[in-house]
Amino acid sequence: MSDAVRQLRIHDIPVTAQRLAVMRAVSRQPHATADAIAEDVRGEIGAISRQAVYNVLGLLSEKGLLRRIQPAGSPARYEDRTGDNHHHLVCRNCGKTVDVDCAVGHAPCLHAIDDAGFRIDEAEVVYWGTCPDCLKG
Amino acid sequence: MSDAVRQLRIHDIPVTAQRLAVMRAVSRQPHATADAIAEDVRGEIGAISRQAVYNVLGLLSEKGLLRRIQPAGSPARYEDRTGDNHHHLVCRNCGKTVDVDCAVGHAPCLHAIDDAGFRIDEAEVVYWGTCPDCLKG
DNA sequence: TCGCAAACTTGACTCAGTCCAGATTTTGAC
DNA sequence: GTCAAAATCTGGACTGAGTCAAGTTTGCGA
Repeated sequence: MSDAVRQLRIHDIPVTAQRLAVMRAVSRQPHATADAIAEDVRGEIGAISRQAVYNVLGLLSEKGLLRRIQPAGSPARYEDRTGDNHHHLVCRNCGKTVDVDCAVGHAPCLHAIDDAGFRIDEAEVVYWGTCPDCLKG
Repeated sequence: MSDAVRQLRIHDIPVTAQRLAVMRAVSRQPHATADAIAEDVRGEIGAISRQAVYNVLGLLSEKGLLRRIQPAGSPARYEDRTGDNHHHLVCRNCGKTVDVDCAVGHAPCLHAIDDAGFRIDEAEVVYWGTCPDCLKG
């Protein structure tokens, strides 16, 4: 890695070749699983261990650079579209996941009427159904 | 099992002692995991295999008698409150799950503005946060 | 009461993810 | 430039939730 890159920091974390590659992989294929991301990264930089992928994904998610979504019955998926209030449509059949903007304009679902004493920091909305391809087949 | 019970059918499925016990266990402790339910059932009828618990939970969920919720990073949980449009508050720390009524009155979140060609059959809303107990500790 | 199908058990297996110990790389101080 | 400490990475063992498959038991209908 060049010195210029080595010094670079984003959100207070040093940028490494692996981290860059993971970020790029997630951009390239949003909603990919950790495994798929690892494969993609290997295509770009040659090799990376499974553990390193999990480390990087965990770190970047924690720092808010990535968002982890984890639909029922499917491994965790990652996307780089963070900060907005979009939701997801998931196909029960093939697991395909697509973004969908918030149903009620801006952040309506983000506030429960009764928080039961919880400190809420995120609302997650998942629409379950069957994708066009699976409807055809 | 008595003959009277043996003949009984609910939602077109024959009622067995195990199925009854599983239903009762889910009522007793909503949002319990399959493991917790198995333990509860064992307390009631003596023994049940893990597989039977999964079979029954799967069957009852499929028939709409139970609802399966599967928050990220936690095993699947089951509840017998079906048919309404309530959501869930989940503690990131201890996994505690509580019901919360729909934020926008009646079924607002149930319709995405753009369904991307999907046939949507369910909307799932999960509020993530920290429960009162974990806030204290 | 016989046979068949549904229900159940058992045990092996898969898959996603975590833990851990050791190796390597990077950073910062001298 | 060199060295030690910290951060990062690797590979392998392990865990937990869930599924699969094959065999056994149960009980209903003919």
